[in-house]
Amino acid sequence: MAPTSETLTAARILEVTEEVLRRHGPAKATVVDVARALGVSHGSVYRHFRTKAALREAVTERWLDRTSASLSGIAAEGGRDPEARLRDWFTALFTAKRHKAGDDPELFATYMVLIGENSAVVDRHIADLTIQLTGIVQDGVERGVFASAAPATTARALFDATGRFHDPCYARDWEQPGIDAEFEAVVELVVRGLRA
Amino acid sequence: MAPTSETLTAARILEVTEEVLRRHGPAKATVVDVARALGVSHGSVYRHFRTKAALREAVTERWLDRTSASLSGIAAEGGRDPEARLRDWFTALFTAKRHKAGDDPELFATYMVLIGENSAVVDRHIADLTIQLTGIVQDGVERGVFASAAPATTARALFDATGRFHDPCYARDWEQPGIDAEFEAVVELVVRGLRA
DNA sequence: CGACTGACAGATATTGAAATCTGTCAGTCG
DNA sequence: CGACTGACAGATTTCAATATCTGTCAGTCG
Repeated sequence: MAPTSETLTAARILEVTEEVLRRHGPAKATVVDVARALGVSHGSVYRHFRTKAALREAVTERWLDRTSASLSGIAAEGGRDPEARLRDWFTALFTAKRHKAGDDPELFATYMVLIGENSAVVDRHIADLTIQLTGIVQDGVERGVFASAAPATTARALFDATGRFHDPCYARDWEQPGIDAEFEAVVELVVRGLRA
Repeated sequence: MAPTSETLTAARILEVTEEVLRRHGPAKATVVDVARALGVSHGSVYRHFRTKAALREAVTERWLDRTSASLSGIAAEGGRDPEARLRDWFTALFTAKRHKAGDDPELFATYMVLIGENSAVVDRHIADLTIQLTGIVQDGVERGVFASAAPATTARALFDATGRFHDPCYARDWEQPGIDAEFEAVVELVVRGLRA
């Protein structure tokens, strides 16, 4: 509760804003709330973030980047079988998104606000993930286990085809019983489609 | 404008309700509007449909069934190559949905209201389409051109994997320039995954 | 008798006035 | 000087009063 009396930094604002968003949700959280939690006036917050939208984006970007970072480990395991890595990557993506939606509903709602605003942060996140996928596909092509004339296009198709298991607009379905079987069926289908 | 003075039937109510929904949209259209357009009291409408939701569902069901019916022609062309039929079916589905969203925005919005209500009409529509797909897959398996241990599961996976091109939650993207290339890439991927 | 009406109760939507919030900036303070 | 404050204008949200709508049903009419 008692705010540290250190100098105000962008990092500290992000930290506190994330907590405020988690508590109040994107609909109720105000810049004044954030300032109060920091023990400063709201004018000080505007010194570090030009608008409320920019603050919301920065918090969500950090939150999304934590997912990207954890997946990049799998994508970069150069030694392992590309097909196994691809399956693990999709499984990890699905698991991560499902947890974000289930365990952190307010930040997930904030993420959906960004989608509604067509924020560049969302595009960047998708681009990040697609680049990771492209790496795995390319690796598979080089080893002769995958067939793809244009790995970036193929990666995008893989991402699109699995949207049901990572796109926020399907979040409601991720708790449904049959969803894991559906996931397996789609992954099986696209992996088969990728094999050389 | 001048309402026919025939007896009031469910069919006539549906006809007029569709027109009222098209004009006012699901947010503004009221049962009173429908009754006025029919030249009767709103009590008479309730004689044929128990609730406003039931009326909305019936109109949307008719509207969705027109799509299903046009696709079932392709699914049932027993003579043709299953792969070509599958590609044509997906193309026709994408085209139909895109036109519904673009040319009939108010009825499309009504459809999205039903989705929000978890209406059985939507489930039935998806089940209809999946059954058509299952038929094509099964046909391909029998001819030895497709590989599938469980055609119904595979059909569902095909439907899920192509969601970006028929699920209403993506309607905004259907006017974007790159969408046709994305569609081709996904269809290519899943068709390859289906081949024997 | 059976299709239809219209008044009605409770639920929902609309409206406009008051409260709060966003973003700015002149001024304070160390 | 530069980080911070707090009063301010305009935009947005809230809230309560008001109007409209949904769904029912006793009663009318052919």
